[in-house]
Amino acid sequence: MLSVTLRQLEYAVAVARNGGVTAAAQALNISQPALSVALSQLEAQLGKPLFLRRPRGPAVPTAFGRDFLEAAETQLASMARLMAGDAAPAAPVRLAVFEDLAPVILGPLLAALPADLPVTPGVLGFEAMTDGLGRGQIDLALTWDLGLPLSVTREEVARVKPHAVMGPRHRLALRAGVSLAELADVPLILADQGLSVGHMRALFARRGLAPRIAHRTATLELMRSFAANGLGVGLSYTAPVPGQSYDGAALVTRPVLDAGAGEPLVLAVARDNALSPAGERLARLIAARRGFLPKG
Amino acid sequence: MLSVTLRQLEYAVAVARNGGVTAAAQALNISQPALSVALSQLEAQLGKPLFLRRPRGPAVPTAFGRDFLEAAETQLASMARLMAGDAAPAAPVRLAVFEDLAPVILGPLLAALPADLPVTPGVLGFEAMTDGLGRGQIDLALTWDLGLPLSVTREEVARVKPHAVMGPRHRLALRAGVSLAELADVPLILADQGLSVGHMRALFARRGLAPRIAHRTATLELMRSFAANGLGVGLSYTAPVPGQSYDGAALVTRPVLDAGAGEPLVLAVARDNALSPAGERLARLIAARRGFLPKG
DNA sequence: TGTTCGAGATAGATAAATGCTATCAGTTAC
DNA sequence: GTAACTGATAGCATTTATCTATCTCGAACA
Repeated sequence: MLSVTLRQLEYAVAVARNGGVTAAAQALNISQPALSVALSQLEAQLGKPLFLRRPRGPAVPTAFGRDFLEAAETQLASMARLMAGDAAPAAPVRLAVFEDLAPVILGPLLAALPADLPVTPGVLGFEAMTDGLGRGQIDLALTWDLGLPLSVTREEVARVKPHAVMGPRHRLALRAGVSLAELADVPLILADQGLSVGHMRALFARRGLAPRIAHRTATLELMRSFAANGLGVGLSYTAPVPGQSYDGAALVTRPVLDAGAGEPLVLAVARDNALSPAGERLARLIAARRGFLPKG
Repeated sequence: MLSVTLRQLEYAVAVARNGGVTAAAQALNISQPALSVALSQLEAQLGKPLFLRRPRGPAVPTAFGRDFLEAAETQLASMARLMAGDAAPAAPVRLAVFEDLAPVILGPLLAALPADLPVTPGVLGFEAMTDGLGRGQIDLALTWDLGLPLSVTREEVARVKPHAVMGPRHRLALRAGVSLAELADVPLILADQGLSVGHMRALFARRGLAPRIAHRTATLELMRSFAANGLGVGLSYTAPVPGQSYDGAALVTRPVLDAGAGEPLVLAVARDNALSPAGERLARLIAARRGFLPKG
């Protein structure tokens, strides 16, 4: 248990700086006795005098005092830095990414981070994510805004459109984009991964459309394989990049153009959590969307 | 002006360590409200919460809190070190050596110092030395104890015998040592450098002897030259090493054997000065007399 | 050699802080 | 729903810091 106070150190340094107790007291806007007593207490705790009190001349630090005062000044400076908020040791920011988004987002995101911004990424399910946010195990979460509790604040970082996935010879593949109305006319393939089937269905229902769900697949990759093989048109928020499915068949993706069909991608923070400087920096970087997020 | 207190930091660190306000209060032997209030004040000053207060579970630091607490702990540790007396920045020890002693002592002394003991040597006259000690401009002084004021403490480091200096064919040169009584019978050569002529005369007077001072020289080297050329026997505390004088004539030195003729060489410190750790170390080294002092 | 002057130390009073007891409020666990 | 526990709040007591007034002690000056 330390018995010294920062005030005592400040006073002692002021005495050295001002060359005397009286002058220092004036500079500090306190009375001379207050400073005299404080200095005496500090010296008593140290067991050695810090200054040679010589009438007339300036108060000269003792040999011990010179070392001590220099160190004290350094201490005070770093203490001031600490209180100013820029604590030197930057613990890694713990960033959670919703598991369905992670394969698309996390790689480019981590690759784009500056070297001096340590991040511990985690890929979590929705429940684990909200739980971790509440428990303070996660600093930032990047996810769809699906039923996040009120105790977390959200900032929309991007709005991601759903994409239709199909073989290159599908008739809708000729178009630059498709509409929900057009999709309602074709057999759809939905994956149980990612945003729920119910979510997709609601998208159509808001426009009075009734989609025909021909297949429900367990994984997104299976959905892409089905679509590539002409079993219907896949629908997905993630994986908008064309190419081919795992079985080698070619695939194209076409954005759904309907206004309001975009799903907001949010950066979530627990409301009563306070981000570290590094955390704030990461949040700003993500909000600035430096190319690692899927294009809306 | 810092408004944070070390106590607040200690409390905050304790909360983190003990996983909660109540547990930390017990560990610190203070009441829970006292700790709660102190923590709130600290958080108010920071403008951000340090902990997520979640009932039941352990108090988890916020992301900001993690960085802050780690830095605070580091700060507290170095503050404790500061108060323990081992301040890191070791200012050079300012060592003054009496000007007549310096040519004999200072070189070997500095050469024998360890590399991590910074010393700023100064060669001063007696008055400048006592003055500097009093003003705190000098930490340690190595000198004869000739009228040092009461305000300096002295520690005898060595007792240096006077030496007779003569040519190798002088009859006293046959002896291993000489006595003051013998010296009283031969023409003496005294230098105005070093201990005063009055001091030498007093040495004889205490034994009821009246020395015959044939020559007084301005410098020690001139005295050695006179002695080498047979003009008398030199008497000196310093330069006991034989060899030859500047003019090339051979010289021998013979110690004065009389008990009580030794002159104490003292290490002086201003009484109200406090040595730095480095200063203490230098003082111990000098007191241990590691070969850089003239043999008694 | 006394006198004056100024810097720091001391004493007593007052204000501010720190801490304690008692109590309240909000959650979790049963 | 209730018990149990954690942290927050309120009011009071104690300690600590600071103030004004005064004292002491050297040094500078005549």
